[in-house]
This record gives sequence, structure tokens and C-alpha cells, in this order.
Amino acid sequence: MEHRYDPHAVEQRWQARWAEQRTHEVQTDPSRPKFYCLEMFPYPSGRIHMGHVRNYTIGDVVARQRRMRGFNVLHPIGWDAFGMPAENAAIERGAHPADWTRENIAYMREQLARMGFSYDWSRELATCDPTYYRWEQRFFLAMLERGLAYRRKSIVNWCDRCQTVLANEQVEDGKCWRCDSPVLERELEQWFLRITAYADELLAGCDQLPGWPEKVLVMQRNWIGRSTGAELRFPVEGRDDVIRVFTTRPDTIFGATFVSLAVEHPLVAALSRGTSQESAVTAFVAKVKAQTPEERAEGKDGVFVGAYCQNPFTGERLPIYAASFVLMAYGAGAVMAVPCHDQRDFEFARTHDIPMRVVVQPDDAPPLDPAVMEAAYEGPGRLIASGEFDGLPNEEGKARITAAAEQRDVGRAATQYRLRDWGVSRQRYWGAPIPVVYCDACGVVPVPLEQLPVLLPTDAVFSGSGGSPLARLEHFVRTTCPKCGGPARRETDTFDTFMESSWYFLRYTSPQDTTQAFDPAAIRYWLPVDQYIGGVEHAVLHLLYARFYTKILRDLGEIPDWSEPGRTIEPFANLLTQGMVIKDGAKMSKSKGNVVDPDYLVQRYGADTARLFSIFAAPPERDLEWSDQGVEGASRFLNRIWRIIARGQSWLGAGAAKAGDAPSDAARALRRLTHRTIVRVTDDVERRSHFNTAVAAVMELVNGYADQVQESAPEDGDLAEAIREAARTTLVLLAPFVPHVTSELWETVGGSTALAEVPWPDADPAALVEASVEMVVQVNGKVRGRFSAPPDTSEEELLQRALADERVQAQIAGKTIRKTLVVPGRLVSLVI
RNA sequence: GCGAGAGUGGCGGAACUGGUAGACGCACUAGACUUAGGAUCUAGCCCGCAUUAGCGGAUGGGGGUUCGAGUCCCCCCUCUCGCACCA
Repeated sequence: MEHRYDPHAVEQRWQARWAEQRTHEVQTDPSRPKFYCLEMFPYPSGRIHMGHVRNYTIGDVVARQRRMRGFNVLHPIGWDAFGMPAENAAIERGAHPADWTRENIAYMREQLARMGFSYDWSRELATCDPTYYRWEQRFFLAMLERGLAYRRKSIVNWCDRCQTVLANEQVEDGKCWRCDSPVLERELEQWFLRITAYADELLAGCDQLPGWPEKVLVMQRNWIGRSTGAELRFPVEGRDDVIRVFTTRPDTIFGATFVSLAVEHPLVAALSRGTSQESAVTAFVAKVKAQTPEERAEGKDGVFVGAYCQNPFTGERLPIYAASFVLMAYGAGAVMAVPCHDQRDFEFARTHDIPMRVVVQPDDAPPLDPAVMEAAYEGPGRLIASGEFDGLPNEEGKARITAAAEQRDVGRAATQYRLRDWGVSRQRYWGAPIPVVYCDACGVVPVPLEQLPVLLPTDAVFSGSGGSPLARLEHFVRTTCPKCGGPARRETDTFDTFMESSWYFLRYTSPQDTTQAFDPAAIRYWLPVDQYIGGVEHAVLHLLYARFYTKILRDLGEIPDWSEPGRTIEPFANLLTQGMVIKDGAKMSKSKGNVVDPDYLVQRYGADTARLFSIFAAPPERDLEWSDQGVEGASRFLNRIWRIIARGQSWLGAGAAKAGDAPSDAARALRRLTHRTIVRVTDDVERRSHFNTAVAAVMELVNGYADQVQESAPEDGDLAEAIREAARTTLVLLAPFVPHVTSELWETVGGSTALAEVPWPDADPAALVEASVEMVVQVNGKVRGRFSAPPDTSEEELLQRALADERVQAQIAGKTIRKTLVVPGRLVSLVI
């Protein structure tokens, strides 16, 4: 072996061997237990960054450890290859998005290989490949057929910079998730997927994912935003129209004193027409529509529309207002206003001088008086001034009033969701074409299955303006109607790229299949993903879409349902959301100039050091603060192990010495340390996902024997054997973290099989037994002494030994012992 | 405002079910080896007082439960993230 640790030579050697022997390729093999380990696939932006290094190292540790555990481990990689940066590159430097993407993939593939990640490269896929997206086009047609995909004109989020529509999930703080420019509203014909039809199932699934971080589940539940209540109908005075409102508080119907409509509500214009309010309403609507969403959120403006409706329960005449805070997109775009029991209505009523009526009176409180109330009362209580419902607890009132509304045909129970259908049309080139054509005679016509895939043309021109490049390609746009044979035009929008990332993890199970999207047997064997790892930024976007897609593909019959009876199908059993890599307090980014290039790290220290640092510096879910010295420390540790093995190589590799009848204390102690470390590391990796403490435990082990490794073996044969075991265990336990250097050293110590094939060790319970444990003596809760005793010492004896301790004696001298407590194996507690 | 999470040495972080607070690493200090070392090895390293044993204090602040609290309960403060007029 080399005397000096040369990471490059070592890493090249092992990477070449793994590639040559296809070490990490796997087959679907139902005779073996499986483990599907997946990291969120990268966008081929050009080069990998530290976030990738961290994400993929965590995944690789899991994958390699589970392999050693005997699992058949699927650990694939691919490329989320459609998307805007490719198109922007085309606009900026004239590179074709396809070429730009291909070159980036080639480079990043090399980078990942240099990190030593144990992927099954035979399963690599890229979403821009027609052999991939053709299946997506087919899924879409199937959804279309079942009404799960539909087209409608709608107000959409428009990013002017990206020249495209954004999904609700892609609007952050009123800004584009990608480029941060303000999002505008536009009215466009768009394709939607009916994710709202799956709202309840998606919600139910949240309760069946114990392996997910609570934080992510909470975000998903909030995003779906289910609320239950009633839809009530308010007839408009003097017209046939009816205003439908959604309310979660049907119990307060007797307190409704006005009704508010969104400015976009069709009745606003209709009702005000011809009244004295018409001009005021027109002006107000124009003003509100011109406001940005933030401006709109500022105030609680409104105007009387000049008409009245009728409270369906009291028959009372209620004025109708147009109000800025009512959202057309939620519920029916209309609200029944109960000032005394809703804070917004309260404020609105105060400014517009609208009457207020208390209908819920809290128990054990003085009667509420609208004249002196400073805020709406939104808590529980009993109904008052509510006719036949008086005296009911308000929760019961909800049910009773809803039932009554149904009986009188003025309303019904209703559920609302915050979740909107997923708009999937994008006015961009670099995406999967939406497989429909428009025919003047036949309308919207799906492209027949046998004509799939609709290929993305390669000869588009990228100017960055004038809309989608596809729309300007006559040869693409112009086609014939599959139904009538007449002239027709192709859809020129492409799919949102989240369409591709919503099912890639399924395709990995049979990526080369040209006859079907998925091989059911492979899906049944591999799914669900046992461990999914990625950034929290996908908590709602990708992770919600992927869950939705899985359920929809089940319903389309594309995949078998792998879920247990009574549970909903879920793609990812366990989710680990890793934190960001930050430097100088900020996320690494080009614009901040605080980027550390993984290539530089690998060049200077080697991949193993980069891997070790990114694992050791912080627990995975927390942010990792970059530290140059921390990297040095990781490198130093690997060098240290190298030196230790090198020093003892003449005897560390020798065969097992005969164990003596009565091993020395030193030998026994080291064995105990070795096996305790096995327990800790196994638990940290398999159960806790605390990889940083797993590494720390191995460091402690190394500290426990390092100085005993000299050029020749110690005289004590049992100790020599204990050291051999400790050194080998070090390499085995570290193998998932730093696979190259440990593989190399494994050869040095005479490992006969490749380290990656060595079974993960089990601790020997006998070795864990301690000859004696250290006991602590507390006096009034403070540690005053300690002694060693065999673990099976009786409580009385422990107490006697505690009392005999000199320092304890000093503390209790002249005092009365009022209470004693013995916790065997831990401590003796005295109260004086 | 609502929801989730977090506040522990100079720093990253340990302490999983209440039981020796600060593992492991970084930085720092001293020493050894050295022509030299940012290499390596040895020792020290929460704070204060004593410095040889010891004593007192300390996990954002304040209360509480307990023989015993970083850990459990209540109140408050700060930070991070998410959602924010959702009727």
C-alpha cells in the first residue's frame, strides 16, 4: 500500500472498478427483500453544487448501508431536463436547448461519478427524451377522456419575464418562484388537471405518512385547505337571481346583516346597472381590478351595489356590497356577512355603518353588546336571537341550521378547498407538447394514441419575445384533424415541467420498456420508495403533484395499487428533507458570490472528504454552514485512519489470533467499545437518520485504539485481536460514508471480498456486557461522588457503597437522610 | 395574525425513554518532534472563586412538577420557515 493517502488514485481505481463490474446495477428480484432509495433528480443546470453533494451523499450513505444489510437496493438517477433555463440559454447565447441540456448532462454525469455515488446508471433517464414524455402524453389523453383534464378560460398567474403562466403553487409572495418578478393576472385558455377531485384522498394520505416530517404534512394540509360548512342561497330582491354563498358558520345566519360580493362576481355589474350606485360601482370595480394582489390585500374597501337580497332564514332585507377582500376564486365569490362574529365583516360594518346583531353568546360572560364590542366574537357559545334555534350550542346549531336549510331548499351542506385545479399549460418551447389539435369543425380533438409521441420540433427560433416559439412554426402548428381530416392547428403550449417529475420515480423501475410506461411486476416489487430525500422547497409543489399523479395513474390502470387495504396509495414511504448549504449566513448562490465549487473540493481533497464533511457538519434536516476548516478536519480524519492502518499493516491483516481463556481488561474494553459503536452507528443510520452522530461514534472508536496500533502487534494476543476487530469494524462502518478510502484500506487489512459486499455487522451481545458500571451519588440532586460496581449489585449494597463514599460522607455529616433512591446501573440519590 | 420548528461553550453540534450537560469535530493555548511546518504526536480548553483534592454558577428569561429538568407543564422574549383577507 502507498504510505501516503492519495485520494485521487484511490478514487479513480475504485470508481473504475465499480463501473466496469456494474456493481450497482440491480434486477427486479422478488426473491430478495428490496429497498428503493431515491434522491430528487437534478435539473441539468450545468454543474452540480454543494446542495447536490449533500443531498446525494445522504442518499448514497443510505443506499450503500442497505446493500450491506442485504437488501436489493434500487438507487437510480436521471435528469429533470425540460425547463426554462435551457430556453433562456438559447435566447442569450443561441445554443439550442437540446444541445445545451445534453452537454450539461454529460458534464454533471461525470461529476456525480467522481463523487462515487452508487447509482444504477443503466436506468438513467432524461425527461426531455421522447421515449420518456410519450407516456406522459398518453396519461394526459387518458385523463382527458375521463374528464380529469379539461380546458377552460381562466384568470391565470402570468409572469411577464418568463412569458408564461404559473401554477398557484409556483407563485410565492405574489412573485414568480423562478425569477422573482411580480406575477400579473391574465385571462387565457388553459389546460387543467382536476387535482381538486383528489383533495380528500390527498388529505387522507397525510394521515398515513408517519415517515414524513410533520412540517411537510402540515404544509400540504394547509395547501389543500379543506373547510366544511354550508352553501346558502340568498334570493335577490326584485329579480330571479340568487346569490350563493359559502360559509363555515351557518350557525350565525340570523346575524347576517349584509352580503359581500367579489368585484369579479357577475351580479355586481348586473345589479348596479341602472341604479344610482352604478357609476360608483363601476369606478370601484375598475380601481380594485387595477390593484396588485398585495395592494388589494391592504384595505377592506367596498361599495353598496344598489340592490338587496333576502336572508333565507329571517326574510330580512340585506344590502349587497361589492368588497375588495372577497375572492372570486374561493367558494362562490360571495360572503354572507355577520359583523358580530367575523372580524372582517365587523370592520367592514363599522366603516359602512351597517347594523350588527349578536347571535352567539359565550357562556359565563356578560351579554355581548354590538355597540361596545371592539372586535368580532368568533368563539363558541349559545345561539340567541336565532328563532327556533335559540339556546343551542353553536356547534350543534351548525348542523341543525344546515339541515333546516336543506329542508327549506335554501341551502345544503358543502365543503370547500383552498386547493385549485393544476394549470399545466406553459407558453414555452422546452417542454413536452400537449397532444391535442384544434379543428374548426370538431373543436378540441385528442391526438390518436398511435400518433404519439407528438415530437417537439427541433427547428424553433428563440428570440425571447413574441410568445411561444412553437406557435411560429407553421409546419408544426398546421396539421389535419384526426377526426374529420380537415385542416386543424396543434396546441402550441407545452406541459409544466412538474408533469415530468411527478412520475419519474415510477419509470425508474422499468426505464427501457418501449411497450408500456411501467412494468406492473416491477412497480409491485419496488414501490413505494422506501427513502426519498430532497429539499424542503418542494414541500408542496413536487411532493403534492407526485402524490396526486400516483393516485391518478392508479385510477387510469397504469400502475397496480401497492397500498395496504384501507389505505390510499402513496409513492414515498419515508421522506427526509435536507437543509440548505449556507455560507456566511446565506444560501450559496451565484448572485451572492458565496459558492463553493464541488469540483474544487474534489480536486483538492478528494470525493471522500467532500462526502464526509457534508455528512458530519450537521444533521441532515438542518442547514449546513460551510466551513473550510471543517473540510480540513474531515480530510485529517481520513488521513489519520490511513496512517493507522499503514502503521499496523504487518499484523492488522493477519489471521485471527487464538483468543485466550481470560482476555485482558484492555482487550475486553476495546471489544465492548467496538460493539457499542456498531449498535450506535446502526441505530443512527437505520432508525434516526442522524448521520453526523454515526460518524462521531466511529471517530470515538478510532480514538479508542489508535495509539495501540504500532508497527508490531502487542504481546497480548487478545488485545491484538480486539484491535484487528476494531480496525476492520471502523472500515466496515465507514464504508457507506467514504467508500473509496475504506475499500482501499480493506484490501490492506486482507479483506477477501470487496468491502461493499461485506455484510453489515451485528453487535455481539456478550461483548456489550459491562464488567462494572460507574454509579453516581447525588445528594439533594447534586453529584457528590461516584464509584464502580458490577451491574448486578443489589440495591442495598449500592446504597451502602454510596454512603461509604468520602465526599458523600462529608456532605451528609450531621444531617438526617430523609429519603434514598437507587436506580440500578445509574445512580443513588440521597435527600437530606 | 395563524401554523410548525428552534434558542446549549469562541464555532458546527452531542445528550434518543427525565438520571454525570457540552460526545465528536473545528478554533485556540502549551509542549514534543523538527532547518522549517499551515504535517504529526502529547496535554489543556463552559464561567467564577480556590487552583492540590474543592466550592458555586450555567442549556433565551421567569415560574412549576420531581429525589433529580436541556428534556415534562404554565407564562414571556427572540429567531427561522410556511400560510397569510379562504368567508
